[in-house]
Amino acid sequence: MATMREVAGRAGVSTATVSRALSGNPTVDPDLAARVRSAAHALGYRPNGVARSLRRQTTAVLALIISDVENPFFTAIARGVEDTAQSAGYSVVLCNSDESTAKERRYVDVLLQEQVAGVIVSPTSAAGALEPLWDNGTPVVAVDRPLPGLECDTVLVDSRVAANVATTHLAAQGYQRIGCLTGPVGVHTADDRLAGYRDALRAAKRRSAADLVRRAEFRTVGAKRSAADLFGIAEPPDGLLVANSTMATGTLEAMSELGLRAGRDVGLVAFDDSPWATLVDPPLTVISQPAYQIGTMAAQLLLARIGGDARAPRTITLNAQLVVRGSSHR
Amino acid sequence: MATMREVAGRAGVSTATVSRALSGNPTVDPDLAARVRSAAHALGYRPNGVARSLRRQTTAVLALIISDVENPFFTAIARGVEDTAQSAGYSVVLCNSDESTAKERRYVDVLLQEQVAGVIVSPTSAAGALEPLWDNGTPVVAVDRPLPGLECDTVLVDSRVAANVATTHLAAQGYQRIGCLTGPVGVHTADDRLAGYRDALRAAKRRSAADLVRRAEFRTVGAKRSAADLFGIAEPPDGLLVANSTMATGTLEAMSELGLRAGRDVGLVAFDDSPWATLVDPPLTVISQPAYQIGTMAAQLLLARIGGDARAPRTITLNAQLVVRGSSHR
DNA sequence: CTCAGTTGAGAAATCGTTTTCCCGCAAGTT
DNA sequence: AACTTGCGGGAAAACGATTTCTCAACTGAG
Repeated sequence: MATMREVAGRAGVSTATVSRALSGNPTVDPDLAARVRSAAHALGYRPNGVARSLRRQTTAVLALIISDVENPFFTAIARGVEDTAQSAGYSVVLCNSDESTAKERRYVDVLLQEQVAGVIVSPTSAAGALEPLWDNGTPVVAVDRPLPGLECDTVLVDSRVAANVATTHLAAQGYQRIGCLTGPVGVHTADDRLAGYRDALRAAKRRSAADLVRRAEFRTVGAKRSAADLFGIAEPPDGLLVANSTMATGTLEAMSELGLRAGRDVGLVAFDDSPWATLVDPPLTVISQPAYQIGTMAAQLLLARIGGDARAPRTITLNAQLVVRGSSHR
Repeated sequence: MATMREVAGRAGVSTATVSRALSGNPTVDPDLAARVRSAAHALGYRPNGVARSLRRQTTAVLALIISDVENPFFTAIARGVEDTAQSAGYSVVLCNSDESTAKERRYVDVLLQEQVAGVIVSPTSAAGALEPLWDNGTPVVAVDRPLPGLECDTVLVDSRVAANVATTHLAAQGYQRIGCLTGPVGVHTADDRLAGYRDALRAAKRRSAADLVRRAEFRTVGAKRSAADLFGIAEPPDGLLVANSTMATGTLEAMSELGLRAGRDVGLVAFDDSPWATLVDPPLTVISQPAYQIGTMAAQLLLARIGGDARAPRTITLNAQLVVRGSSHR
């Protein structure tokens, strides 16, 4: 790999001039600059980003820590982040914390060592693992879930309201015993969606039966078990709010095994729209979250911070949208 | 951020000793080492990875360039790569080339600048955009698709055989006019799957009607259009091989709009298993590819190269598996 | 008691840029 | 003619670690 010295030698100038010429500094004579450029080209010179980062004390890399790479909601966020970062000249490192605080901590360590310019994170739980970023002054933007202790820019979706709307919709469709299948205790979106569900039942003057609520990992298998369990109780629910799309597949699997039909037997609404939601029979009513937009907004906020924006942290709350399809009416 | 100098100052030693102590070099006195460690801890010292990389002339970062972040097949690969890299102390940068050679080229540039230790790539087309990696001596492993011109480690799935098996299965189920919906010309997997389809028809002594083959982007919308088109011709197919899961959703959408039922009206087999494949009615017969394993194998090959393995490049071909469900029989 | 051999640790070079500082030269001013 | 100004570009410092030299001190053998 050709270094700057070699380019300088070939062009008969100092490395300082090479640096200036290649970075388009106007104080360098056009002829000289051309000579430098052609020398660089001839040698196939490519600046060493590591050396540059060391000197500049910053890198053109953003990090995105998500809790599940295989969840389409998060990959859609990733795409939003990437597109925005890309067009600002930044690249994106994607890290998969797998909902594990230990992994999150490890990644934070790596990211600090690599001196990334900023971090977007969907926090696993408490802010503990992220402290070091704050200590270091690295800008952080939280997405999907707030970061309780720390003050930082945050991009959320109003899950609680959305869950409320969805539950109210189910009640309005005549479903009597509406249940809720949500994520683990402590995962903010899981708690939030449960809260919205309860808000709706309270508003509808319905008894919020504790035995109609189940919690599981945000994954297919656990959700399937919990759903089967829920449908097996003495007075099973005839309506169900499911907290994300991977859990929805688990729920549908359980229902199919039990011979329950969505809509007719159980009114069903799930968070997150998926390409397959219209393919199942009946099509699935969903709460569609603007995932891509979450990504772009988060990236914009982060880039602003990196650019020196020192205003008070902002929290942006986007709205989810109830998309009514066949699974939520008889 | 505390630097090594500060740690050295606090411990009353030189930076050289700090470096040695922290890297576990046995030539440093245990007491001293302990003193250094406690000084480092007290200052919250964290080595500067950029400086380290500059000096060591290598980084502990692998890159993975995939052609579609939102395709579950590729995210499953990503997970395999990540898990393997992680446990070897490497982190992974995920880049999304979006099937665009230009984007691929840009990423290669960034990765060279950042001096990543190695690259795993699902190449978009010709090897052109990847040349610079070779020039630089960066180890490369190709996944999913071979890299025609260049010699490098490769992890593939035998798509052609799998397509053949699937098509033969459709023929055996009594479907007469079997079509194929595949990806763009030049994308190796698309061509390969088409070739396998043709192999099967030839072996079954069937006429391989050119008008039963359609090509589209590996995406939902294009596939939907092509499928609708295909079902609209004078003598439409009664069987169809679809080249990936995003195209399968498009196909199913088109079929549902046309009132066609899988299995009964059209025998259907698609590449890639998805969590929703069992939820549609009838459940979708698929060719399941070992995506996670592709990722782990690729990462292992790459890590071996980084470790100095100089043997001749290997090509590993994994097998896909036909999972017969309801969509491929009457 | 001396000298070779070992061990531990500091000084300084190094990685490849960017950036600061400074100097020489030419043009403009009085 | 002497004196500022301004501009272009070179020399060298800096970034923060690792690693090579190098050397002092100590050990043990003869």
